[in-house]
Amino acid sequence: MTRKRFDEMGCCVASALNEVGDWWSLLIVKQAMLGTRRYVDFQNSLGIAKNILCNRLSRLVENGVMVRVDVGEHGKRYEYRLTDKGRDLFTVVTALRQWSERWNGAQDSMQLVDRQTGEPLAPVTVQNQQGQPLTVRDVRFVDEDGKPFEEAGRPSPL
Amino acid sequence: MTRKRFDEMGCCVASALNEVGDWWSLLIVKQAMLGTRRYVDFQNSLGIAKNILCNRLSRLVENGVMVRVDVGEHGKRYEYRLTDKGRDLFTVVTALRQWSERWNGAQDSMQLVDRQTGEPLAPVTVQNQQGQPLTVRDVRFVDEDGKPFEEAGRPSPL
DNA sequence: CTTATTTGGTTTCGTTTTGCAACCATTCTG
DNA sequence: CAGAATGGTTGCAAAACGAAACCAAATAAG
Repeated sequence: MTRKRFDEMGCCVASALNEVGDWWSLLIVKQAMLGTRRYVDFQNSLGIAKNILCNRLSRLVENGVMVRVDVGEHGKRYEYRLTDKGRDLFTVVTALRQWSERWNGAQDSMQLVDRQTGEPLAPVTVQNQQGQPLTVRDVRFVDEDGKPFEEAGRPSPL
Repeated sequence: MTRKRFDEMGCCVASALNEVGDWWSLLIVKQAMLGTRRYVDFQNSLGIAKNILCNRLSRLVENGVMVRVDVGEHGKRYEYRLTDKGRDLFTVVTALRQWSERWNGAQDSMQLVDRQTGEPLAPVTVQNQQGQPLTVRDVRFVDEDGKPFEEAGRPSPL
């Protein structure tokens, strides 16, 4: 009775969640985006148990989201840094942050601004090739053949 | 020894994860975006245990992400539908899907296209007010006062 | 140089969560 | 009416989690 395997569901959302879908991983990534690199700093800023932190950092490294780099003279002093793959989660984290701000109110003492202009960011949206924003009702799920996807004979009205 | 409370961390990413951050919730939302509405259909399409599904649906309803609506003649036949708040997670789910496709390869039999044109979607990006894409290096985290945020005296070089 | 502290872990143990299967009460279907 | 489907709940075993203790190497303090 292991935990359900998400990587074998043939759904890329599921396999993404398999890598960063537990309670802590995305928070660690978010913290890393704030500049945190050291084991102890993650522990203090997140208030996570040490064994869990170890486990999560290992898994993030395994999955290529972070790297562990030696920074001590004779080893035994490390930093955990985001890889390109990890930095690419910026979109996900930002979308999640904005969603929470929109629906739960901004309980956050922190804000994200454009480094150049100092202006707040635009809301993250899904767009078509022309740059027009799309909602979930504006899209269709299709097979690789282009045939519309039918979930259990349901015409997906939402 | 309850699970760590994410809603009291003063971070909106944390409180978002508190609502939809466990292994199953986002997958249920994603499935709902495909058109699934019924308890049994969620169960069959996701292969989730019934008690877990019950628990997750209840929590999603509690948090205003989904609603349970009566569709039977005399009750006892329900549908779970996304609310506006739930549909607004489309950005997050799509960003996650695209991230997984980019870095793990498309192991998915399904594709998202613009309902109007049939074209695939543009990659979800974080943008500034002018619509220019921003990476995590192009932004700054600031206090409500506008002062740059310093994590444990670290100048956030990434 | 010697001691204390920091860092990055691992181990132990009790609690919580998860997954599976069995069970149950309505409600549709044949 | 009989049988299946729907939407649950309960009980149990396995796994994951959280807190604290413990540990070894590296660094900092005196």
